[in-house]
Amino acid sequence: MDSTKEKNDNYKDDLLLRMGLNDNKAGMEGLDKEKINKIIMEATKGSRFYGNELKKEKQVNQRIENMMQQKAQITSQQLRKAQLQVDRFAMELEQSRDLNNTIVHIDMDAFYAAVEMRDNPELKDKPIAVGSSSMLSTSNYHARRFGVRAAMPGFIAKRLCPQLIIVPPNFDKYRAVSKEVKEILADYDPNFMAMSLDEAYLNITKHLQERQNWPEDKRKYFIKTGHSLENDKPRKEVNKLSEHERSISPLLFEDSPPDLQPPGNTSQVNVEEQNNPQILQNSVVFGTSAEEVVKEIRFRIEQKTTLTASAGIAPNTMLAKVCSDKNKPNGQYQILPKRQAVMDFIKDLPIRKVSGIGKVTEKMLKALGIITCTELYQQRALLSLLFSETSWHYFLHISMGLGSTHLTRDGERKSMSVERTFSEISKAEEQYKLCQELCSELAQDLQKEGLKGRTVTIKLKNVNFEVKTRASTVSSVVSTAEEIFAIAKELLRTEIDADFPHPLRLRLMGVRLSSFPSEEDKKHQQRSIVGFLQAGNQTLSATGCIEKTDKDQFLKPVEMSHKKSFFDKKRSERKWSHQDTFKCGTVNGQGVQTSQPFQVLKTTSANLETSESSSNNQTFTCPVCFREQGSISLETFNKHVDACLGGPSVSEMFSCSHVSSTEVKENVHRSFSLGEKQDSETHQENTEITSEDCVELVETVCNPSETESVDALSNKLSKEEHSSLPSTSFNIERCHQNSSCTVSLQNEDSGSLRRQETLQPRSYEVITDQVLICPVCNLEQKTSDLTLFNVHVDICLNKGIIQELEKDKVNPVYQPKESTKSTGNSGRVQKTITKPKRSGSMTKSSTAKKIKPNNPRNTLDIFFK
DNA sequence: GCGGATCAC
DNA sequence: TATGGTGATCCGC
Repeated sequence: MDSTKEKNDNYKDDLLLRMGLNDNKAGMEGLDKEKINKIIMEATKGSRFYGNELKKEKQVNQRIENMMQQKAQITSQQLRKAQLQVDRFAMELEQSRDLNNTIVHIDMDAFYAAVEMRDNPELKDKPIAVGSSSMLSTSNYHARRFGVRAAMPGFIAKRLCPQLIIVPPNFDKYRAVSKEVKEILADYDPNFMAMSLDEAYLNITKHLQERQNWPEDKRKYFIKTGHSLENDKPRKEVNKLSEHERSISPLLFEDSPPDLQPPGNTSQVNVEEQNNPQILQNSVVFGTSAEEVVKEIRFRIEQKTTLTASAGIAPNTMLAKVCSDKNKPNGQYQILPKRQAVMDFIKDLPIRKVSGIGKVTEKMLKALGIITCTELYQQRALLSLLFSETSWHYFLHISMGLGSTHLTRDGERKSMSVERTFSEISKAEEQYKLCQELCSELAQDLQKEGLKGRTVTIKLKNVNFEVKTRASTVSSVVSTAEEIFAIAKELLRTEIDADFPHPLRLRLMGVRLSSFPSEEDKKHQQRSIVGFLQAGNQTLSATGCIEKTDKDQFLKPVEMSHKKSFFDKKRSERKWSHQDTFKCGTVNGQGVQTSQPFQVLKTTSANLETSESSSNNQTFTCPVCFREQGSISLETFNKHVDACLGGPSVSEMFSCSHVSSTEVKENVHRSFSLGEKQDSETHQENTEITSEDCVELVETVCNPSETESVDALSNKLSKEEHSSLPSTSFNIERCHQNSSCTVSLQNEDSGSLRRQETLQPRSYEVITDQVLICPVCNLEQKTSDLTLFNVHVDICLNKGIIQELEKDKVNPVYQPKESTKSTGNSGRVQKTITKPKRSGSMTKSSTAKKIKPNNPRNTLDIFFK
């Protein structure tokens, strides 16, 4: 369907931001923009929703104000320097511009509404929308004349257009139609990328090559007559196809402006390639150009589904997406794969049209005088000083008409969530019950995909539309409703307690699970299990650890090849930082990834700088039977473990535990700080500069000496990047079962940071005759599920720690019940314990001191390959 | 790792 | 009467 984005704008932006970009030409039947806004405003003013919108708007305005202040402090010298750096980068980008791919973006027109109209002729001439009285998914073009858009609540739509028919959504049907469309798309690119039920990207480069040699027969399609095999209902419209191919699909867009699809001229470009499909008596032959291919695709979609699609053809995804919007509905547009064609297209393109530039970004950039891509390019130096590296790189790409030139397969899922809106719920019991239901739903969904994760997040929205999320990460993966609820419940409890005696007045609750083990993690785990069972001989290096003589050092990200995109780098860095934390578990003697528990003990104790007793006669707890082995030699202990291997209750051994260093910072984005002193330049005035100044600077050319300073700058930058990944070493001084564990975090930058925490080994499992007793609260646990039990202990422990912290005590959290056998497997360190935030109320809003750089969202991935 | 924001669909 | 659900990413802590 048409981009929700645009529809959102016309509704909300006009309402709140007065952008004045609504190009809605009022038809005789529809409403003009003023009337639409008036009605919307009347319906919305005074509502809690509107109040929250105003609040958010204020926050955005504050961000803009901060940004403008920061801009005012920029010296022309700084700007010049930035200009050099940015232009250097721009030059590299220009050199790597790739026009060799043909990317197509297919977008079904008003998809849900179109399906409903197709299947119910009664709706054909009427304004309709799909959704409910609270929210619309899409509307047909007829309804749009009245200002009825997607993401608009139905009750407001009804005020705009009282005749509006709101059809409840029928997703199964949409999925079925979507499948039909996708079958067609697969013929042109088996690896096409579906973005939703109604949108997809294709890379038809290969198809085009092959197609050049195709005989006419292979490009020939017979036109369906009214009595189709696939559709029961006769469609006289289809017959028109034989009269003129381009007049197809009046069904949906009987009301679309006639000039949108001038017969015989769907495309404004590459006229030289135009050879209209030859229309034979009952068939049509398509040519071999990209444009013809896309016509063929759209023709086949319409023949098969009686629905129309719009399409964009361009050398990259970003442009293709914009193109598909250009001749909507039921049209297509191509940007020829020539640099000049791209630049001409980009020139006056409003940045808001680009996927990833949303309402807020648009407003921030507008404050800098940037509306079109040309202006975005002209201000590139300024942007590099005001925004994060991620952001200004993204902006630069857009302003140069660059984007992803190939489609990547969907990566692994990162989270799964369930959330629900309801009429106010204020009673705690009801809230817990709801939470439990959500957890059950989530668990079911998780099970379908066989997912387990370590982070549970709850989301709460109060009746004033203020949203907050609270998360907790546990040491081993969870997946069942009970496990998730055990964690979610505590998060919810904290929030309820925080507002006591006032109830939480909720209108939405959600539960999300994330931190799924990556494929790599799973492999490690696999290996560990195999190694464990086979008593293999893997070394620590298998997990990526380098053994050093003095202290354990972690691998840093290797130098990334220049060819890798910025985002590849970021991804790699993230992976690495993840591995860092992952490795901590190993180094800390948890040994879950390594082959043999006894070997791990040996290795770690050798690496540890144990200040006290030698490792020869320590008290060990067998990781298999969990029994304390008293003060014996390592050799004896290992023999015991050998003997025990094959016994039960080892499953818990394989879960991943880790200690994360809060000291590890990931991203250094800014190329250099604004306050930084500039060295090389001489006698530069420090005057405030304006946008106009920037424009003038655009054309400055690097002289050799300046280039040198840029080099120095980039060197510095790369150093900064490295220092942003400090090697943090963990030095465990003492780590016995059943006792407190002193972890010393040493950071090269910050010197030595010492933290004393009471960490409990995991796999608590206090078993007395099949009854599990929590070592923290000492209460018998009803469950016999070990994971669930451990979740309970995690939570119990967390609570205990929090309470202790609040009381400012340093004592260990719990003393194990004397009667119970000791717990613990080989002193595994539990999760990092963090104190949950307790914000007083939801109305709290943090005032950003620094400019919050814009964050271009997830489509960056698509954008940059 | 957490929480707030932004964005897409 | 009344303004959604899911997933992802970024940024500053």
